[in-house]
Amino acid sequence: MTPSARQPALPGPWAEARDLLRRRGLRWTPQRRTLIEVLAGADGHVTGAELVERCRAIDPTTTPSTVYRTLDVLEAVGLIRHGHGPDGREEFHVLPGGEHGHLHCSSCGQTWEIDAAETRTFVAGLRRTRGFRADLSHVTLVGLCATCAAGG
Amino acid sequence: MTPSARQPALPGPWAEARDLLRRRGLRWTPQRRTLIEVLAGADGHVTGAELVERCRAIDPTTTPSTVYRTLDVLEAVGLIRHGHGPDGREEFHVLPGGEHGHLHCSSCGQTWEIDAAETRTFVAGLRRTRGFRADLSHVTLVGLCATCAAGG
DNA sequence: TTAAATGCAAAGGGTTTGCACCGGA
DNA sequence: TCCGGTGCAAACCCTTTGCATTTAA
Repeated sequence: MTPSARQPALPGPWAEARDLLRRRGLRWTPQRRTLIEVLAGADGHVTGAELVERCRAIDPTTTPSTVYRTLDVLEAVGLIRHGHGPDGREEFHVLPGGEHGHLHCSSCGQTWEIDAAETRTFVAGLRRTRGFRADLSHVTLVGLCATCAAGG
Repeated sequence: MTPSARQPALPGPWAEARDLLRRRGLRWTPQRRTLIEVLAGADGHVTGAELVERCRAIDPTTTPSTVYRTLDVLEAVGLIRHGHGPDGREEFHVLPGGEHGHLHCSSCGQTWEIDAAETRTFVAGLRRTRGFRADLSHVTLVGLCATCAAGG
């Protein structure tokens, strides 16, 4: 029997992570498994530092360098993607799960998701007038939410 | 005669910087003058580190702490504003000069400006549907430019 | 006179790197 | 066996902070 018997089920698209890596000649290690477990449990966007911390909660021996290097690998194979939060910090989010962008209120600090439908017209316009293919999921749009704008 | 005789003309809106600061009980110093000179000559968006470097070109004794502290002050009084570049780094841009956003091609690294007219419909839509007042000038939109998308 | 601003030097924080060792396939 | 991965520790880079000193008003 293969070692798969030792692998508790990984949720969703992550089940394939292991095989995807191997197919590319890359390796499946305990450290990578930990990170993928954390990523699978992350709801949206997480910074590298947060991921390091969460990995440590599972495996206290986790080191930052391994996490950051693995994030690079996972992004290279297309499993995750990075963008930038309202403060410009790097954030990672899981694919596919639907391309979506973020709105961040600079007053109250809350964040909302916006889906592709809401940005489609704008993105299509940029493409038509400039040929530019914008990826709105890469950045977090900043502004004022309804409550704060109302003077909350 | 006032010391204004020693002040070579500052271009554009910067001519008022000195008085604006003084009106708020803040001071007009040689260091601030240098930074404002640099900002006035900056075409668009510059990082703090770049500003430090450019100030040093004018005055080699420039220290980072003074530059960063002055940037905070200038932003507080509304003379400049900061946003985030494609790599998430803080960038400063001069006001007013027209609100505008940026497009950055992740392939070739070039950056273009987009003016308010191009984002108006999108921004208005977010406001209508969510009450969210987006400030598209705060972030740099990332994607692929026409040339790179064409396989350049 | 006096509070604002500066300069220095050191800390800070997240991320990256070099290198020897380890271990998955 | 062999190359990819890991861990450690130090380096990095930009930015921030504390504190004594200077200086604009």
